[in-house]
Amino acid sequence: MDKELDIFIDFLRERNLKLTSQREDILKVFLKIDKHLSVEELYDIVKKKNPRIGQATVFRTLKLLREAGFAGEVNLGDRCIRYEYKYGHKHHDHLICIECGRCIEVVDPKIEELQQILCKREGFSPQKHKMEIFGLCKACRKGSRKAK
Amino acid sequence: MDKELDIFIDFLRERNLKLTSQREDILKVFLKIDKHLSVEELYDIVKKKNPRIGQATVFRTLKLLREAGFAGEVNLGDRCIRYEYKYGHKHHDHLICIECGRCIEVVDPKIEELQQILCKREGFSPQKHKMEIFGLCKACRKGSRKAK
DNA sequence: CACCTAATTGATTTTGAATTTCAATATCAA
DNA sequence: TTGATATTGAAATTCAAAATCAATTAGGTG
Repeated sequence: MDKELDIFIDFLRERNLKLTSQREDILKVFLKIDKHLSVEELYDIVKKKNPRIGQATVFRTLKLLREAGFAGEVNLGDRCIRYEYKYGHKHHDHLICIECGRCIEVVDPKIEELQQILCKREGFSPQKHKMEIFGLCKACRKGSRKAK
Repeated sequence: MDKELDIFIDFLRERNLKLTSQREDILKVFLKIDKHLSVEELYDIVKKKNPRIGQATVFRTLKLLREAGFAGEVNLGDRCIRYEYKYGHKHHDHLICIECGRCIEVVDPKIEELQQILCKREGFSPQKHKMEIFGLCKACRKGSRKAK
């Protein structure tokens, strides 16, 4: 979407950064894919669109996208940092299947509210939070029952 | 404590693993320290007690302690895996100060309950979860106010 | 106790993601 | 167009995590 691109351009200008074709390409791919991607996975996809882009640029641009509020870090239990598209998406938490890796996005307003209260009680000023529940998804529960 | 050691010995025997002085030393230090330690930090401490122990052994033993239910992984936002002592400790979540790194352990039974309900709604069978709230602790809030 | 086998150790190496370096290149305001 | 400055990408570096392997050790068995 051009709206996102405009926002990104504004963000860059505010910081005296430049819009390059690489940054534009990476942003577009990142927006379109809308999955939890590692730097390398995103790099592999971006490469198809523009083979001259280097890994370092993807890495650095992803960092920019994070700072611009487009990308958020996710930890899916594998040993690498993953990024998800954030802008325009509401905050959500993750249910992660330890069997098949599937990731269900959820929100519970009551939990969010209780978190605020919890923080207030501790004199803590929250900025962001992560909640990840690991377990078996519906499909894998059935699968493992069969295995027994 | 000897109770923990006994449990560890049982765990080892069940798996046809052997109790070694290294494993015993590492367990004891880990139990005593009771902080969120990285492999390397634990190694540095263990080395003082027994300088002949190698990093690899600490790494491997920590993995065992995790499997035995003594240690749990924690992610404090720095880029390494930390372990905390779990056995006999109740489950808890973390408020992590992004300014001073302090880590407050908290539990909210209502949140825990809502998590269960949330999972049930999704047909998800939870095994463990992590909730981490990042922000400013009481002390750092005051500090940053002064800074302005 | 001595033997024997399988597990363990630790120095070292390897891996792999995250990050930095730096000379060449591109952007964009004037 | 120009020039100061930001950016790029190949390559190098960093660093924790994990694997390798010959030497050592635990602990069951006779």
